[in-house]
Amino acid sequence: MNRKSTATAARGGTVPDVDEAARAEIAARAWQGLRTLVLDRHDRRREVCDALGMSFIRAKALRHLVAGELTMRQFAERLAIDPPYATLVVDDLQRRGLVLRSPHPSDRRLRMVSLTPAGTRAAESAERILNRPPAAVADLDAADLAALDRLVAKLLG
Amino acid sequence: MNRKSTATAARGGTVPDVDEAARAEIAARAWQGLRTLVLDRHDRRREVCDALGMSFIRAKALRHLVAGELTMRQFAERLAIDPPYATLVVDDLQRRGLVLRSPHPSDRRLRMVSLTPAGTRAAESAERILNRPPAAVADLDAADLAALDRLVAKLLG
DNA sequence: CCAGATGGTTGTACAGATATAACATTTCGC
DNA sequence: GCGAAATGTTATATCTGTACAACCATCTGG
Repeated sequence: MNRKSTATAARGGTVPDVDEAARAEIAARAWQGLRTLVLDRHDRRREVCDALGMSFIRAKALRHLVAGELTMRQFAERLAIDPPYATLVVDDLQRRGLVLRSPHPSDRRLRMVSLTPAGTRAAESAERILNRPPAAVADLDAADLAALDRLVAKLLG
Repeated sequence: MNRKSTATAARGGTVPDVDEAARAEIAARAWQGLRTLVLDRHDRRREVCDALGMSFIRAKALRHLVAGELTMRQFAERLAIDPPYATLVVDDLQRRGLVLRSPHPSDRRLRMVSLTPAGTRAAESAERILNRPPAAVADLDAADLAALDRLVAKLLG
C-alpha cells in the first residue's frame, strides 16, 4: 500500500503487515478526529461573518492582507478565486473603507491592494475569533498542551 | 480571564500570571496550527466534489445518511439547512439515484430519507477521501502517532 | 369532531460564488 | 516599433445557498 510496507514485505521483514495496518488505522482515526474537532465542533466561520457583517471570503481576504499589500493577481491566487471575482470582492471591501487600491510604482499594469486602518482592525478582530482556542484545548494540562504544541509544529513541517 | 487564573489570583497564588499567559499562548498557537493543518494544508472538499460530481453539501448529506435513515426534518437539522432547501437537496440526490424517500410506517406526515446502494458507495467514497490522513500524519513515528491519537481522543471528550 | 401543532413541499427573492469571454492598458522580447 | 503576453476590469451566465411566506396533509389533545 505504501513505501514502507512494501519494503518490509520485500525483504521478508520480521515486522508483520498487521503493524503497518494498525498504524494506518490509528493515523486515520487521529486525522478524522482532527477534522471533527476543527470543522464540526469548533467552526467559527459563522461567528466571524456575524461579527464583521460580511461573507467569510471577505473576512478571509482581509486576513490575507495583514502580512502586506498584494497585487490583484496575488490576491486572487491566495484566496483561490478567479480574477474577475477578486475585482468584485475588492470593490466591496473598498466601498466599506477596509482596503484601498494603489498604483505599483514601476509597473503601471499592477494595482496593489492593502488594508486601511479600519481594515486592519477588522482583520485582527477576525483573527481573534478564529484563533481563540476552544475550551477543550485551553483546559489541557501543561504536559498535554506541550505535547500537542510539539506535534502540531511537527505536522506543519 | 478564565476560572483557573482568577482562582489563583484570588488566593494570592504563588504561581505568577505569566504561566497562565504562557499556557494561553501555547494553546492559541496549537489551535491555530490545527486550523491551518485541517483548513489550509489539507482541505479535501474540492477533491470530494470533483470525485462525486456534486456540491459539498450534497456529499455531506450522503455521509450523514450512512448511519441510517432520517426524516426530512432530522436531515435538515443535521446539515444545518432549512427544510425548503433540504427538499431541494433530497430532490437532487433522488434524481441521481443516490437516496430514496419512503413513508414512515405509522406517521404518514413523515418521509424517511435513506441511501440507495449507489448512494452508500458514493458516501463511502467521500469518507475515504476525507479521512485519508495526509502524509505528515501518516509518516509520524509510532510514539508520536500514539500521542496524537490519545490527545485527539481527549479533545473530543 | 375540531382547533392547533407538526412535517413536508412549493414558490419567490436574493446574496454569494464560479466560470467564461471580451476588452483596454501596459509591459517586454524580438 | 511591433506583436505577444500579462494585468485588471466589465459583462454575462449559471449554480449554490439562505430566507421567508404560503400551502396541504396529517397527527394530537381536548
